Amino acid sequence: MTTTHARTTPPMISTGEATAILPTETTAPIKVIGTEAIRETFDDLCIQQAINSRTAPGVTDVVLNPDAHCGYGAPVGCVMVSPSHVYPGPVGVDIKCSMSLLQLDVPADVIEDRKTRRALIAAICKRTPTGAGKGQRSVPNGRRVNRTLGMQAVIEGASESVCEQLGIPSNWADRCEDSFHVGHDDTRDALASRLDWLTDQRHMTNFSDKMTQLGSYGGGNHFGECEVVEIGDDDRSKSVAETFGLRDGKVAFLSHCGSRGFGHNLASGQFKALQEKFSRWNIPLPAGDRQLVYAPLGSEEANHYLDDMALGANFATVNHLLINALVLEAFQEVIPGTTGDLVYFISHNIARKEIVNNVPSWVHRKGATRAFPGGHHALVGTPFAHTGHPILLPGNPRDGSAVMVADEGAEQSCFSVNHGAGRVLGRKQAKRTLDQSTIDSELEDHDILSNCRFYPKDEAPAAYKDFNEVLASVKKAGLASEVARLKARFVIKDASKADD
DNA sequence: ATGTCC
Repeated sequence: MTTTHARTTPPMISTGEATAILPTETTAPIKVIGTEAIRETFDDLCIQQAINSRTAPGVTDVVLNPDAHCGYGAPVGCVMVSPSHVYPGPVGVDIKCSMSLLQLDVPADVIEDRKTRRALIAAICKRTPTGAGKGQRSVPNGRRVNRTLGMQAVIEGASESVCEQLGIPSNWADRCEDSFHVGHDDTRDALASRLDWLTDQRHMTNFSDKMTQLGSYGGGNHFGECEVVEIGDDDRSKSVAETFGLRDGKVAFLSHCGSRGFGHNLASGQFKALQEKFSRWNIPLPAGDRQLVYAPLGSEEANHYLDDMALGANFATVNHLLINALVLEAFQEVIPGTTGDLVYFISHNIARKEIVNNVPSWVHRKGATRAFPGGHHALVGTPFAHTGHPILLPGNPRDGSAVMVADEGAEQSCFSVNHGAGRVLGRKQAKRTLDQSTIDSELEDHDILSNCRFYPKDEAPAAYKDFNEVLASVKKAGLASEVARLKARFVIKDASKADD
């Protein structure tokens, strides 16, 4: 269901970060994707952030997705389009936070045994650590990611050389939304010189060491999850699933992570630098919100941001592919002879250069997933030219996650859908109100194992919106169709703060 | 999201 949101009597809000009085007439409506039940989940600050984003300089389109909630400047769960400006805040602190899905040839009954699943959890955790500050442990072929290889990875992304050195199958690069990112001038040289400068500037902050965190999950909402694939009964789902490489009734592995401390350092450095310049040069902040600082394309500031975003994006890309290679290796250790292939790797925190309404623009997806349907010009030459690419949407362990494919209607949302269920309880609120034993026994009832002794309360299914209602919003709006559901069998998350 | 303020 789509509606347009155009407030005539906007609220005044104070967030501590921003105080904004909105103009009484917004310049153009914000497209809102959501059923009535979903629209009730948007709180005032979330709507306010969407309006702030819409009225910010150079912005031509804003879409609010059903999973939207408060973010940094712009809501998490929105799309913001500009042909003339880049906005670091609405890309976010975790540059190129993404989803990836690895399809294995293991039938579901092979992992029915809890001991096998426990062994898989141990084998995966041994290779791909979770938690803040935790770096990579080991890589295939016994090679470690040293600083030199880390630098090559963030400059080149998933190049043939980087993949070869890390034991990443070379054909996986074809299964990426973008397997590498280049600098503001479309060259790698720009990234190399920017990295030199950053390394020199930030040598006191262990900046270079963060590159060795390739192959790790981190914390928060990041996770690895073992799934059983359930392909939809209809002919289209079966046919699209075949193109995607999905295998009904077999095991798959879904991962959610981003650019770790490396991307965080780049993003927060940009926020700080731009906020200082706005202040020094007395430039008005969009809606008075310093989280919405921007840089006009062509400026030195925009060039630096685009270079930093590309470096962070390359980290996230190699990070995901390495994790998938390590997970495959773990499966092979526990279940000898296992084979697997990447289904897709797709981001939900990135700005991409795309054509919107015939205008080349930067499409900022902040907690939003690209959704190009079959026949889209940008998919020509990819395995998904005729079907549209896989859309990977994490839901929750109880209700499952989803693989979708875009429909023609996706054009109305700037070729974007949601990025998951979306938070409905804040972390503090979830920790205060949810009951630990209820969360753990619910997972136990579904026979879902975890590396956590106690599942983090602020990550419990109840802390998120109703995933089926979120998906219904996307389907009813004609944006995308469900191809398969992924049912969790075990979850790997950062357990270090679970008992807060 | 993040060695959760270098």
